[in-house]
Amino acid sequence: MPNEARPSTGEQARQHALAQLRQAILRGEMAPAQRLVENELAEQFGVTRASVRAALIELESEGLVERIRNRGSRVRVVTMEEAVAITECRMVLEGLCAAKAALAATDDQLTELVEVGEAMSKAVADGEPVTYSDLNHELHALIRQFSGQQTAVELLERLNAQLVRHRFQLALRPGRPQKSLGEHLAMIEAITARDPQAAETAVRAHLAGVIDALRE
Amino acid sequence: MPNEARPSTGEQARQHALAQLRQAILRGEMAPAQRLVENELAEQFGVTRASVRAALIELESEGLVERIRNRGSRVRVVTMEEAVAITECRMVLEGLCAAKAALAATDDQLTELVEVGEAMSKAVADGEPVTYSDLNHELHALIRQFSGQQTAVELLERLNAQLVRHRFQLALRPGRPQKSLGEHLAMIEAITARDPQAAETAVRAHLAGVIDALRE
DNA sequence: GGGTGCAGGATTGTCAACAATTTTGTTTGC
DNA sequence: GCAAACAAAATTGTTGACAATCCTGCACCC
Repeated sequence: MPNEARPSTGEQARQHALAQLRQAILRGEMAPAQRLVENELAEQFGVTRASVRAALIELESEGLVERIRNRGSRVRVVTMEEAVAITECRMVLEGLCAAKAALAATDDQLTELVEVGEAMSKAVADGEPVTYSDLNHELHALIRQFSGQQTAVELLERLNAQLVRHRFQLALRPGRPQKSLGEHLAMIEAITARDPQAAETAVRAHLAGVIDALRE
Repeated sequence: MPNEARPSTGEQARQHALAQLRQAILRGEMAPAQRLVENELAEQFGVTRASVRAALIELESEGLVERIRNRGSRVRVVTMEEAVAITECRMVLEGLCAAKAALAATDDQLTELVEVGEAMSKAVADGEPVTYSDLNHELHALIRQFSGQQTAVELLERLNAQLVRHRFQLALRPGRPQKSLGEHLAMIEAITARDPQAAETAVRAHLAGVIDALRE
């Protein structure tokens, strides 16, 4: 029970609580719609309620928790419709990033993309969906990073955080990696060809496919 | 000096402070890069420091203020490059909204768009840039609203809040209304034609124009 | 003369106690 | 047996004080 890992030293209490709570939610250790009582969290993390409070306010505006006046906080449940709406936003924003990455990436960075693509092909051939899922995230993260579009990157990271639960569900579906591999390779090819138009189209096609899969 | 307008009654202190501070920043009453000392704000708004603190944390994640550990808060200055990046994100997100609005809007709502378009034409003809600017915001807000894309709406409102200063600058530039009027009318026409593809293209063309204007 | 170390002041970060609000369980009346 | 009112418990919102941290200016030493 004493999970107060490191009340440690100079580590600012609020940041500590924030990081702990965010990780716990992202790892799915908090059941969906679970009540988050400030006192309990404070004791659990070894910080005071004020720090927990500050962390909750921050997580609220990240869309990870829901706070109702005088009623408390709970982890936000993302419905299927919301997941679709979020992915639609991802679609256009990642499209933008891909188009910019096609123009702005260095040759070394393009090589990196190709390597990830090869690793993805291998993961599918070997039937390793978990490895493939990790590479999937890595690929999207690299494209974001190479775009140099800081605003879009921040928005996308916020959106992605809200999707953890749905994403896990999707990654382990049989046949899904085979389908998305081609889309991913098309994205990589368009970017390495330095064709922003094609890159945006490829990314949007891919995420349109994800939306279809989400809807089942 | 006693600006403590309404310490009023049940109005929760934090929300009060938050609303006051946000308005003050959006109205430009706070100089760019001005230091925001928690004690001063608390006294000015008639609330306690804790409430101001909570409000500042929230405004930070909205991108309106900047907070540095143990160093305090200041209103965030949006550079020209950032304004361009933000507008690029607006471009793709509003494109998405326009496409969805073209499909989802009711006939009454389409009529509303046409009326705003006529008012804009009149404002330009009469040489009233302020009226035109207001109608401009109204048009964009209506399109967002009609899309039914809640996630995109929230992201866009957050982004727009960061641009207040730059927007004012842009609206009063001579010749600007004449140029953007055509783009706006094209957006309205595409949406009323219920053509999502054309609507997205028109919105993106318009905001690409805004980006060019931002760069001067 | 310039850089370094050291108080002094100011500001943020943290804490524990208090007040206000909501929810829940119980009781009472019909 | 059911509904409404009431009371008690739990939880959040707020307050003021205290501790930690950082910048400023100045003296001091190299």
